[in-house]
Amino acid sequence: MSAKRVTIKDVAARAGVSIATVSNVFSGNKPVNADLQERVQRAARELSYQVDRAASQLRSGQAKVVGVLVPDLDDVFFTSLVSQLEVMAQKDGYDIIVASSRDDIGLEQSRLRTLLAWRPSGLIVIPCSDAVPAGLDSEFARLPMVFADRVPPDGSIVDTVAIDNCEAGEIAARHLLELGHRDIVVAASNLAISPIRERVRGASALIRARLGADPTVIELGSNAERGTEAFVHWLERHKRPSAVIALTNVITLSTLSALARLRIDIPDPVSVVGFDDYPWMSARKTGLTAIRQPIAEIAAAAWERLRRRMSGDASPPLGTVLQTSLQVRDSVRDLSPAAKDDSESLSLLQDQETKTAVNAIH
Amino acid sequence: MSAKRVTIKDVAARAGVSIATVSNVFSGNKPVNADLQERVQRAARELSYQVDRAASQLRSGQAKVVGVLVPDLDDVFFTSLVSQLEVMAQKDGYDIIVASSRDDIGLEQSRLRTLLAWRPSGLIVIPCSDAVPAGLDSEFARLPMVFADRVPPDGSIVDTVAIDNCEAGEIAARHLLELGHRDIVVAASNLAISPIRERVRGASALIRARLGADPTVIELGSNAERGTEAFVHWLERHKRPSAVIALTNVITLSTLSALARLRIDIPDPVSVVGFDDYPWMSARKTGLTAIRQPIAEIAAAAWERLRRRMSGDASPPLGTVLQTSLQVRDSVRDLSPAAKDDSESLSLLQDQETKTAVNAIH
DNA sequence: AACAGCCTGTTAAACGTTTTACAGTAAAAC
DNA sequence: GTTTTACTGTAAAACGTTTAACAGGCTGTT
Repeated sequence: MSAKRVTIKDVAARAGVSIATVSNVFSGNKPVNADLQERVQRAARELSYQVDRAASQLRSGQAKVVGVLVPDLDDVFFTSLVSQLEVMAQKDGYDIIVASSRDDIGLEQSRLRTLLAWRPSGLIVIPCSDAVPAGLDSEFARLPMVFADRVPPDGSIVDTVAIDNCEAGEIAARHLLELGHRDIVVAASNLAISPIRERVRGASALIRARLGADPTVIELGSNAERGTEAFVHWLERHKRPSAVIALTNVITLSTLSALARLRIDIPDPVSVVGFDDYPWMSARKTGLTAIRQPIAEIAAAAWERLRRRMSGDASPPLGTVLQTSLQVRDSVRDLSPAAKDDSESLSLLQDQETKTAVNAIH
Repeated sequence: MSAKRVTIKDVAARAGVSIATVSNVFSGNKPVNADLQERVQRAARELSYQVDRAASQLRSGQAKVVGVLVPDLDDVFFTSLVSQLEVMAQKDGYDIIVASSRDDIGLEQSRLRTLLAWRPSGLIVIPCSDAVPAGLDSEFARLPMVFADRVPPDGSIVDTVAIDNCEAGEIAARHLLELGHRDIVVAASNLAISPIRERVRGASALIRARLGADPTVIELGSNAERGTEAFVHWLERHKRPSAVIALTNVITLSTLSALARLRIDIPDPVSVVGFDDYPWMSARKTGLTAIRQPIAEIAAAAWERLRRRMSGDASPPLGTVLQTSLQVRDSVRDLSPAAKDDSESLSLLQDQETKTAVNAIH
């Protein structure tokens, strides 16, 4: 009847050992005899005992929790990351606490404070700006921590994991240039975010080198709906570009929505290179050509770094940089002289052979 | 130098009060004088004190954590839910810890155990089967808990929040029937999941009533890629239906991918009614007509129920049922005699006026 | 004037672990 | 045969809070 908690004491009593022994059986901090171990395990099972994390953590200072702070839990990119991290954390016996900063510096700081209150054994942070969140600097020394995705362009005093953003922009631009595109718009989310700036830089540098002029860069924000409005608005009062590079999965969505709203077809008259690779991108008549981020590897690298740090590695901070790749589908029109003759039939027929052939290249 | 933790004692000493007073200032459990309060706050700020959740929880038994267990962190539906819950939890001062059962009963049980080890003040569970996860039954009495989305069809002994799945299926079927469709395929994820069975039941019942025969029901699983393969395979060896009802956002993806792969256009020759409403569904030339689940309301209702329970409400369990609605876009072809004459132009032109008019009806 | 009741603050005892220091025993070394 | 050494297990002291019990100073009632 009484909802009395079953504690380590009850188990010890039932198994006829001291509580320290029970503790040792569960924490594995000290070896204990096989048969005693068995007796304790059985007693625990019979009472359906569960160690209390709060007590355990209070005494040991060790938490077996890692905090994960992301800018937006509605963005698939971040939730995919969280999903992968959850798997790996679970495998290593950690639980994760997620918090979203909703791209707000103030909120970021407050969420960070609550994460720290858990005394986690580690932190994985995707900052919402270039600035290292205040209040974290004092923790660098003691708390294992890795910054992912949005990392400062120059060296950092913590471990970082990110893709080569500059190259990503370059890859997109190169693809378009090679297919003969001249009038390219780069659609960014927010230029205050350094990886976005890098992607722009990569694309711009290549375009400037080849064409002698910078591409138009527009900023659409991090919200799909508002981005759509913004881009519709932009399209209505500017000359129609021949191609758009979308630098984010959300921006890709905004771009496509705006084009759909205005009944502008893809890839003719407007080609699109998207960002990230999600199932919806190929669930369409005109599959989307996009820059693919290796999400699983990003997550794995981040976790691996953190794991190392949590088990005492004190080597100097490491900046891991991963490569992106181009996933070619059908959203970019070939304007090059060689393809001139069948450019029209291509855009109408979506020739299957061509498609699979191009896919194979990747 | 020393990384000594600053505790409640340090704050008390600096403010010249007892530790109990400091505790009261932070927990708000007992009123304390305004000026004293101010003094304590300042001292805490100066030392950058943070209450230790482990200690606090150990003593009070209260955790200010709620565990959230979902079947799949790669499914937008669930992550949207988590996202909303995180906002509301944060507002009420709770942290959430997420765990994914990856649609595996065994894993579900083990994840549940680790959630329980936190002694959370509440649990929000989206079970991966109809069966109430074992080990949870003993907790019903003491632990506030709400089941969401996947709830047993009959009454439950815990609070539940779900949509009217049967009606959802019915709405989709009615829409297709009214537009003259006769040859309808219902694409389900997994018939072992009761809400899915309900959706099928709703659609089937109506179709049988109107047409005298049950629709074909196919099962594509919960993974987008494998579902695509399965549906391609199916389409290749069956007569092409005039419409498909996809009963899940993932199934919607599979359906569209398969159709795209086979170069079958939407809505002519095959119409599609999807499930859920996400940005990518309107980011296409042919916007997707879909059954919209009120995700925000589901999350809000679940949180509200849990909040009530956590503050002591002991009334009998409540089953909240929310309504779905039809978001009409352009993925269903009008085959009714009235629309006969312009059915062709519609499918080619995607007349903007028609589209917005229909949207307004919703 | 005395006493009950209310505020506000303090002291000290929990909460359920982990861990340090120690004790006892058996095996190994002298 | 005594002393080390190694190995297991135990007793008891933390860990940083919350909270029950209490104490003293007011106010207001008798």
